Amino acid sequence: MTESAAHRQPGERSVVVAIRDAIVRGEFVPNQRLVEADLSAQFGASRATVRAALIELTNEGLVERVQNRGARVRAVSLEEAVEISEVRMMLESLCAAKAAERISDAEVGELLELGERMQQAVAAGDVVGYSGLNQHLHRRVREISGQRTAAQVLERLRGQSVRHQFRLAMRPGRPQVSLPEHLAIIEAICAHHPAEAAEAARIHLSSVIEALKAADAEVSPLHS
Amino acid sequence: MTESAAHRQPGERSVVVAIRDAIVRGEFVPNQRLVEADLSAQFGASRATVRAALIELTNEGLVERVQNRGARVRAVSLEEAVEISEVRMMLESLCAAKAAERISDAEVGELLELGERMQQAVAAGDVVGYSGLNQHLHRRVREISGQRTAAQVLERLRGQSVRHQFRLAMRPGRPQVSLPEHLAIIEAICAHHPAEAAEAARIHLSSVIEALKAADAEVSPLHS
DNA sequence: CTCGACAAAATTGTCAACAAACGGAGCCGA
DNA sequence: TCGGCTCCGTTTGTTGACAATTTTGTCGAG
Repeated sequence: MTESAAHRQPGERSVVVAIRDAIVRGEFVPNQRLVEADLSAQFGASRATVRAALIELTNEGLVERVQNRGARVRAVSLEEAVEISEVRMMLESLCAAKAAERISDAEVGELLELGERMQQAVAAGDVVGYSGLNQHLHRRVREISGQRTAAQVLERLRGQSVRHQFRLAMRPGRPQVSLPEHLAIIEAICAHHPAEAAEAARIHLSSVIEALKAADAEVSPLHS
Repeated sequence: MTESAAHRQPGERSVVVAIRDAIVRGEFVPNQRLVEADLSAQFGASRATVRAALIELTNEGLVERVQNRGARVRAVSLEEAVEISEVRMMLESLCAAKAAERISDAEVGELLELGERMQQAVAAGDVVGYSGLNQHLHRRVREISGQRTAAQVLERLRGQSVRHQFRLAMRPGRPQVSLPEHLAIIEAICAHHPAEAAEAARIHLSSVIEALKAADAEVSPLHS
């Protein structure tokens, strides 16, 4: 019954981002029921607006809706998280290659500085800061690639797997593993080497997939 | 003013498929305005239902919606069609590889028979029949791969580029080019060779991209 | 004749209320 | 005690009407 954010001017479209944020930030946990009337009260919007938002979020893969039974926060299984990472592996390698072809000198400087900051964050043990830079890097690479279709798909998938991503970032030693992979991607892109950039992205996502499986095995050592 | 399909009991979800079919079948042409009240009358559903359908189709990339300005059929440019094909190149190669790993003996027979039928269709000059078998093959490969995330993304992208796909299939000589590429994919998958299957899919989609550009260059030789 | 402002029409966004469907509690009978 | 049934509360699906916004059409001034 947290009435924390109940005083806003809903307007229209902000309800979507509000609910999406609540899900991504973990305020709404997986499998939690999303009753239209409740959300309507929480966000001060009409039920029709909430309904429209839920439909939109359903197509984004964040909520699940079944006929006459309401909506709930979709829980992505480990298997799905791996699938998502496999798709990301293909598309991020595509974007990395394209980015290596199209990157400008100014953007080269930007990416190199980003790499510096990531190194500093890891050295300082700033896990959440590194996680943020991580996302920033991936997003920037997508933008530089100019492949808007791939970027759109990747953005959608990121929303779905953010919970697993977060759990991964919290694993001790994980930053030390992923940092050199990220630096390799940056280096290849900045050097205008598409093939190497794609390969670096592939390696990175392969590492993510392995870490996902390992993290799950640790949480549930014997799943029966 | 075609009141062709006005006698139905849509009720709820069928409105989405009705509008989607109308768009992909070409009944609604690109950039055509989609007024909620009109659709409401055409399909015998309430405006709220139509509205929900439009929101859903927006996330599928079939319609474009802007604040207080209504919805219209999204027109995918050549550039976007190429982008979509690039994404498909990555994801279909992933699915092809996975399918090569997981395919069962029964499915091997199914795919081989599909290949036979495609050869017959091309030999008989049955363009539309070949086009249908074409889509069937791609869909079946996605299903066999078991990669539901990639399959979902591919299905969405197919809806967006169906118009360009169709234009391509109509180009004289195109079936003769794509047939061996499809047969190569089938062969590699049935032989349980993931790497070769992925490569065959890549080659095929590269060919599609080239054909797209060529078709556009022919339609608008000098675009100014 | 063109440009700007104003008014009217059309269209979307929002809201509240009604009807239908699902889930569960409680009851009845075996 | 257990199985099935009915009734009731809750939640969604749908409808209609109202408000806000954009677009279009018109008129007058320069």
